[in-house]
Amino acid sequence: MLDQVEDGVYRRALELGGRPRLLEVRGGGDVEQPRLEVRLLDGPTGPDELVAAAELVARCFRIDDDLAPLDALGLADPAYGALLGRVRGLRALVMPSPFEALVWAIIGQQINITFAYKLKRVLVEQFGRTIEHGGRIFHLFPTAERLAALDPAELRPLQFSGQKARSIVELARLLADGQLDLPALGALPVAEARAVLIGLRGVGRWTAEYVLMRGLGARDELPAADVGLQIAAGRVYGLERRPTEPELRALGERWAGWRSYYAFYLWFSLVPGAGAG
DNA sequence: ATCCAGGCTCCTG
DNA sequence: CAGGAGCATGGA
Repeated sequence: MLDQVEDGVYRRALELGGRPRLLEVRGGGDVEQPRLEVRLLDGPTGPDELVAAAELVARCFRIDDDLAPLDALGLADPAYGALLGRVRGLRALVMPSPFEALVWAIIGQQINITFAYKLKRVLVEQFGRTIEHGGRIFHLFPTAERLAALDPAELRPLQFSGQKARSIVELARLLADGQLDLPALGALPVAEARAVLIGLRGVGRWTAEYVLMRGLGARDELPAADVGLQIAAGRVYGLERRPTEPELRALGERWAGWRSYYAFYLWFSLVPGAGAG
């Protein structure tokens, strides 16, 4: 599989310095002073690779975010603050590549999450490179080049809708051809990056917001059209019905500056066993 | 069968 | 710019 968490240890295969590597991250320290230990499991590690791995992990785990302001915000929003108390110290995780976030968002459009995971697994297992370690196979997420080489029709038997298949292949081609530089969007003002994303076929407001927060590390995105977020917010705030998109945006207003965390924790509250109630 | 799911595009007012 | 029709696909 793609991401593996076992006994609190996170492992994942990904491309580092142009080569497939198997990364391991262990948590340490405490909420006030978190510490992450990073290792590459599949062979010797040069200093450059170690630096690259550390930078990647720092970005994905947002270790530079100082979460202290969240506590104060939580006091001003008691219902949400209760959720915040259960997840204190958790960081709004960023995916290793914005391309993966983009494809994952498109997969997730208008289908239930269980089926979305199924589609992603199929994509990864069919088209991702693999690394073997410790008798196990680890898959990398497919590269844009690999997906660009597909005919959208090849995805149809894998249960992708025609529209998803077309969007994914088209976008992969834009990346592979160098017409779209997703990482570079991270350096633009968020409003500009959002405009670029929405201009892509198959990418609407929800997908753009998702990619900004989960792929590019934007800290203030709230994909308020998300049904899951609306359901979670309805529960957290004890509402009769789930909030509409504008209502959820209004709820998120006071979390300005931290709305990606706001969203991430709401999603997290839906995970079985995460104390969602 | 019916409704829904981590929406999008395109077309109207 | 806001709102809505139509669309696509499998799961419960």
